[in-house]
Amino acid sequence: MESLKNSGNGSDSVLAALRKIMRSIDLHSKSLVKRFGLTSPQLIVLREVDAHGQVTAGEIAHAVSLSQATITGIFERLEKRGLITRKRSSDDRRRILVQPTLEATKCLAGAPPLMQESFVDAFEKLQDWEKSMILSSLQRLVSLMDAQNIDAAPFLAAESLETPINGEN
Amino acid sequence: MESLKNSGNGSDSVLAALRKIMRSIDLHSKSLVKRFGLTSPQLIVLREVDAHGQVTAGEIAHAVSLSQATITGIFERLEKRGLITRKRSSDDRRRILVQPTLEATKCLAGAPPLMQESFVDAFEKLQDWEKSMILSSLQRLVSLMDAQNIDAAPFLAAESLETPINGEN
DNA sequence: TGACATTATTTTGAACACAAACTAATAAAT
DNA sequence: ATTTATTAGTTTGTGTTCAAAATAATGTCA
Repeated sequence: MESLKNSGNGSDSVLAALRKIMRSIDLHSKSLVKRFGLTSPQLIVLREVDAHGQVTAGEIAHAVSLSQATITGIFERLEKRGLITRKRSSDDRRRILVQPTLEATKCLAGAPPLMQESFVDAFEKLQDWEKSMILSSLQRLVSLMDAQNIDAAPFLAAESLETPINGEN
Repeated sequence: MESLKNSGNGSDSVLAALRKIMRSIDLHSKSLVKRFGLTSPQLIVLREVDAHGQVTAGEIAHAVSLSQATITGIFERLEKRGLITRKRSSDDRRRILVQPTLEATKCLAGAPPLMQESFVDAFEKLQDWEKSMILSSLQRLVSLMDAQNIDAAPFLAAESLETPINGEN
């Protein structure tokens, strides 16, 4: 009965739920680093590096939806742990090419999942319709939010006939 | 067609979507602090303080699903900006009572929404069924994740008869 | 060639978020 | 009454994340 507290269906409820979810994910990440030595973002980045073999920070940043500055920090820690090597590209000396070490491959082989195993299990056991409902809900949110970041572009042109876009934003 | 990339429906896709969503929310928070002076977490906490009038750090931590240490940091910044005051409780001198200042009420009155206005608008305009689908999907995820955080406790008591808990863990 | 712009990465500074260790005060137990 | 445990809050250390400024290399245009 408590779930009707805040006018129930608003975007505030969405935010509250999302914050709980992300907290849970963050807690798992922090437990990973103890049991396994790497946090989730580190693991995500390392996976991506391993999948591509030889990449630049910018490519990784784009692939995992993080800023370049963030990638730099993660690279630093991965390098310190001997999981990647960095060297300047010779044909464009602005670029830094990153490569996974042998350690990295070994490490990834025994890597735990990025979310609590019990969650993964539980999620996989859901009915197909529920899994797709959840996933499509999330992707709906992604598209609703992406809209503003990209925002300027396509739709607004059409809608602007009705809603004249007040500079602002 | 690209959406089938990663074995498609797994919890990895869920995580990827969630990370994009939270990034978007974080970016908004960072833009808030420039236009308005407070970040989302600060605003969330301040709202909660204002709603309760006189509260302790622990109560707020529980109400907004953050650790006490995090609340301490946020209180510090809110205090520095003159939005709350802290003083020891006289009947239990461990407690620190927090109160919103007059500034705070003024501030909250003109506070922007916690998510991009364009998102809020777009979300409110969705069909009712879609809003509830999204919200209930999120709450489903919350409950699936909560399960593990809670679960540890009750079992151990029973199991400890068989497994004498080796310090470790 | 020299001035300017663009691109790739790093550095800096701020905030958030946690656990673990710590301080201080209260409560319980011997 | 003294020890011990619990509770409330802070401090410390690590990691994530971003924007903005700083480096550095490449490209462009005059």
